[in-house]
Amino acid sequence: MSAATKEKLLEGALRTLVEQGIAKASARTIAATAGVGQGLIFYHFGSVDELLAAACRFGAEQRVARYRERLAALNSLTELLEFARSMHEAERAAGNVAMLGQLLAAGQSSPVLAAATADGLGLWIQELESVLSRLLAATPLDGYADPAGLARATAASFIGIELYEGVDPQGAGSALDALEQLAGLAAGLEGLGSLSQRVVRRGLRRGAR
Amino acid sequence: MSAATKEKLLEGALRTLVEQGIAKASARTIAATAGVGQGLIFYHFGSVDELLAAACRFGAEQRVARYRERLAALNSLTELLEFARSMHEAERAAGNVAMLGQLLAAGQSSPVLAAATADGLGLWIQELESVLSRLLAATPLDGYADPAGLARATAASFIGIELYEGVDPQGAGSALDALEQLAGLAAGLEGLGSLSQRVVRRGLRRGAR
DNA sequence: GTCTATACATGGATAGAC
DNA sequence: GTCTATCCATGTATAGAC
Repeated sequence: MSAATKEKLLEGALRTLVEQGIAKASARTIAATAGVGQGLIFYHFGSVDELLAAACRFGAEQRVARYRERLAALNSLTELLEFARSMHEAERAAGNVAMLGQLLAAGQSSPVLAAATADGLGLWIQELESVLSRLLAATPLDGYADPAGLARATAASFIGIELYEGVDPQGAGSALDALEQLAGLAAGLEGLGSLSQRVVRRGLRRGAR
Repeated sequence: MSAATKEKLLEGALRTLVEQGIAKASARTIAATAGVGQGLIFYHFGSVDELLAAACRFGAEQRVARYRERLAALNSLTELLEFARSMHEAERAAGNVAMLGQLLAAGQSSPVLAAATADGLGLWIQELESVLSRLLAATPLDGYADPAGLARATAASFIGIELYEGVDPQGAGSALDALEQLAGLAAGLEGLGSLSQRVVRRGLRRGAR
């Protein structure tokens, strides 16, 4: 049956990307992982790139859906930071972040993969952006920080650090620690009194140019 | 002559990586770019991966050397920020950041490339770390922010954003803008009076856990 | 020691079988 | 409509020529 084969291929593509990387994600390897004939990729998806693109969108939607309601229920940057830590750890373990990194790199020279990766990343960014714009409003950063830009910077940075982890686990650990400290700084602003907040705002205006 | 061929191959590998990405960086393609026979890669470097590894170290050293003295001459975070902007723009245009991204992704499943990329990135990180630890000392972040971790986070984040730019130029632009605002915040702290600095320090201690 | 011609492996894609 | 057997391009690696 067609639908079953298509899904086997999507799962096979995801598993191959996560376990062996884009370099090994050939039609033959993916088909073997999926347990189907190699030619089926071209029948069902047209090309390897298009299968990978479909798998990217499929996988990202699957993963983001896991967190959507819980993100909407958060009430402070501190809570977000706490939640983000466990979320990142879970996605890292699932190999999802590294997979996006692989596709992102491949997307540099494949328009099909570029569009798919932008879409997949976009799902994460959308969630981040909406929770950030809701929560930043309660801090002195309101009106100063741009939630859309921050969401994109955060998503891209995590992917960069995750890729970095693959070549220097210890260095990546210290990078994540440093960012957590920085995020904790912003979260700490929530707890300041109104006088201190005013001082901070003045500092921000001066820092801006 | 041997040395000339080796250098042609190193340059050819760099050009291929920058212009066509890791996916096209095969022995045939690189050799064609370098204008030499394909088999020479294996004679001089043993394998394609080892050539790419050598090229990565070669290229990173070349690029970092350009900035070493100028970074050492900087005297404030504001100056650093200004300089970093032009430096990043120049490297971006040269394709160097994207190349590191390509190698970083490939390094996930190739120990040889992983080691080389870690080394290449390490050169940038080393420069960043030394200038950051020197300049952060003059701000309220002194003792709070970890220069080693920040340098690694910065380098990895820029690579992530650069890869992101390949699939969503506009989104990457807003991400960079947001980070510049954030960096400007830290730079602004330099100009605060001692009372305000004390308030900020108190906030930081509260934000830390 | 340096390089080229050639062998062998893997990958993408499709014509045609069911 | 679904799938398999087969073709051709591209890739790695080396035996042997110079």
